[in-house]
Amino acid sequence: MKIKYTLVKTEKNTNARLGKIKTNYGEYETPMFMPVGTLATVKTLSPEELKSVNAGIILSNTYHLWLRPGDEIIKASGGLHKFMNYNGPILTDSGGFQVFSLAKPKDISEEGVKFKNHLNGDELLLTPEKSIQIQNNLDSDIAMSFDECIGWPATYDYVKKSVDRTLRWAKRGQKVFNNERQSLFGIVQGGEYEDLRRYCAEELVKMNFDGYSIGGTSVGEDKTTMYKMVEMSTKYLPTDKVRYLMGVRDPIDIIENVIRGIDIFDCVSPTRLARHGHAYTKYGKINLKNAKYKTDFSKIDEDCDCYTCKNYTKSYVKHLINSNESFGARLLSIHNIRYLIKLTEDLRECIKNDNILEYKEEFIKNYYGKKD
RNA sequence: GGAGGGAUAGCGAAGUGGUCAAACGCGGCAGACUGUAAAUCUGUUCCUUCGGGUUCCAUGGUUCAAAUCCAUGUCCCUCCA
Repeated sequence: MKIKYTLVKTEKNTNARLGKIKTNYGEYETPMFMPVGTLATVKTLSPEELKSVNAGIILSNTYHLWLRPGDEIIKASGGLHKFMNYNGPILTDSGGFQVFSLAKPKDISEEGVKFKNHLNGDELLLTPEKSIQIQNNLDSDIAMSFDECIGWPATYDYVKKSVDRTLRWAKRGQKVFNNERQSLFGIVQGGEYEDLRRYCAEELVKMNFDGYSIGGTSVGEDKTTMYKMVEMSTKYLPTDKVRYLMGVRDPIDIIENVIRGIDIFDCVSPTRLARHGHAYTKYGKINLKNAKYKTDFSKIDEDCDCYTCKNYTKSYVKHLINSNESFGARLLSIHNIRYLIKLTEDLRECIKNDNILEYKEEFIKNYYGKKD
């Protein structure tokens, strides 16, 4: 079935939305945070551990799974859920972010995007049709339209051209889309230009996607610009469809964008930062590699209810990270993902209680206040 | 007892007359990370008041110049008896 979003409540003082999404794998509340599992695994975590941090939807990637092991193999195995043993909803990104991270401008044409296979050097062409076909094969619950994620800053003329192309790509993808169990999202681009964001959003809405996401953020722009991009986009999106802001990392940005009406977030940061020894805490991001934690036998975050914080000290996790023991990356990934998921759980409570602005103020005081 | 080989920064290891405060790796210290080509990448790692000062087992020597050549000593390794 297609996902079904229900708006439960809008917070009194802001545009923050409490909602519900019904999926093939159960019903989930929004706002929510999706852990990223590009290669059909949320790095270092088992599906059981994902459940233990209360993960709902997780994200995987078209481009990577296309190259290896190949979408046909995943299809043959019974689909992505079965393949990776994840009994929860999965969203697949379209490869659009790889247009930003891997391709050069000259590789982008009306037809699609030329990539060099980073595994064997082969030349590849990813088209909107191909991206959708791969995602249909993967059998994720939510597929994303193939878009061009533009960097920042970009000139008006370029963004205009790109938005038009992204819209044509969205149409082409929708045309070949063929999976009853799967939903398809459109992606609002348009850089920092309000008329282009509006134009893109309105055109996508006309196409009636199952949900909408906001892309082209988190590409190096400052926070003020990002928030504006979000405002310029959500304004023109329907209230009865889910809104997903792609690739946003900072806890404060999750709060600010929930306030602006975003329902779903994803980011690689909790797992990548974990592998690099960093942890989110109530009092800011900390780097456990720092010498000062050598004899710190306190929890990573006093307020956290995760497995790691319940059982281990900073000193021990630091030791594991310093020793390059994979258990350290796992413990920190559990913590960081739980931290962001817990944040969205808190925000849901705030929407119920109409006190999200007070929560934000308190959060900033702690997170950016004096440390240690 | 005899014959060789070796000793270089916290560790491993290059360097064998000037371009050497000494490559490179590890370790240490810090930084970055945004729809993951990332368990990765970057900076730094003798002392310094930033002028400079003191280094390559020790001592003495050769030379305008020594980690590098010579002598002696100390310690380590291998082989022979």
